[in-house]
Amino acid sequence: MEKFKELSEEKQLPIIEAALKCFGKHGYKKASMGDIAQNSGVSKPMLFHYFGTKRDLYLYLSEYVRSVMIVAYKRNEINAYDDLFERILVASRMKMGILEKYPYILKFIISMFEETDDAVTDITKKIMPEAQRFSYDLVLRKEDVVKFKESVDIDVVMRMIFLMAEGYAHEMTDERCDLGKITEELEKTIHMLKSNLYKEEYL
Amino acid sequence: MEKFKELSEEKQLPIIEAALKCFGKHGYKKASMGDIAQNSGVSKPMLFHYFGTKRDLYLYLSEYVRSVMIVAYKRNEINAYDDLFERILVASRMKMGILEKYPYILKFIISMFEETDDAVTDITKKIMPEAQRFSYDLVLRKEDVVKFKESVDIDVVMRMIFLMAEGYAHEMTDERCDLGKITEELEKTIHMLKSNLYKEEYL
DNA sequence: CATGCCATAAACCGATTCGGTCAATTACAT
DNA sequence: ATGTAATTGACCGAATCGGTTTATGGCATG
Repeated sequence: MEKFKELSEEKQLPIIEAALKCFGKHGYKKASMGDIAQNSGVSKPMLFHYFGTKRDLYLYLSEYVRSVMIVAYKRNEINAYDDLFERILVASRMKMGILEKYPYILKFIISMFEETDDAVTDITKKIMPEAQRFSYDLVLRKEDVVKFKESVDIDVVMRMIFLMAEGYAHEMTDERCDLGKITEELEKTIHMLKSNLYKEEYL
Repeated sequence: MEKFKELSEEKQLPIIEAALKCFGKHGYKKASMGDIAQNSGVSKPMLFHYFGTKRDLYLYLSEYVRSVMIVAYKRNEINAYDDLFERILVASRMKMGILEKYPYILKFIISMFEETDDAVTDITKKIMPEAQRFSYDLVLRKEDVVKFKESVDIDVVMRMIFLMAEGYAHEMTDERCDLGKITEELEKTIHMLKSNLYKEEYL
């Protein structure tokens, strides 16, 4: 791995992206080092030169995405916002920012949850708790509850928001998606929900 | 294929399900006939005895899911309902019914959209237009528009509903999901949206 | 220009897996 | 007992796998 870390970022990124893409798409076993090499523009021997084994590359990736997530969370301080919908917006924007740089990171993270290959279960199990936060980062608080209209079933709303987040997440794993358009849509949607479900005095 | 069609349904279904699962999960190229055989409880030579080649099996599956969809649509007459949310509910219930019998059919259909292997592009291209309907079946009509509150941006609502449908669809591709629970949730959600976004006189 | 060094990749390795076949066995109807 | 169809273990050559060997070319140093 040391050999790889000495590379410039513009040399590292294509390799990381290709690896995230292949592992994310096919899972550990069916992703091949040859595919990753070809997609990243380096030769297969170079991949092994940098990472040693396939497993070591997977391990490196898992630690890499972990650190990316941790850095993003530290910078955004999502918990500092005291309104539910604001937290949702900040978290969403944060994810968009990450996806602009690493389009395949989400697909890779999701694939780690579904990974069953014995050769890497120790790796996936270790980062799962932290990866969870990448999806569930906006717990409902007491002070949010009172803001909703009495007639609104808040559990249903939360579930709906979570589902939409998953829907967006799934769309964002598509390489052809327009992140700017998705961001704009999402902001409109959140605003619409807030203005229709909150009591008037909290708008 | 004739050999396979002579089998009883209880002998056919495990094979169809295993094939839908494998192709849906791994795509055409990385799905192997050995895996499919093992998952379906028959031997590999039997698979080739029934279907001839891997491609023929894939072709058979594509036609099979097509006919399943067509039959379901004919029976449900979704377009006969004149309220948007009613159409959504009927379409959702229809999908649930199909998924109870074919848990992997949705994942397979989605995978056909993402299929890139040259060996089967002719097959996927052919059924794509019809498969589209499986997702987009509830166009907004003029008579729906007037029912919403003036303040509601209907495009945003439609987009939200579609996203949620995708979120549910993604959840339903998970073999561990509880279809009954999802159905119940979905009905609650639709009801909540309707009662908060429609004008009072249309409730 | 000679030399040593290091990044790079073509070609290759044995092992495994692939799609597909065949010979032999089983189950069963007559 | 016998013929027939269903079924499969064992096998095929080809492809692909993770990983390595070896040869190449650039490049700094003298």
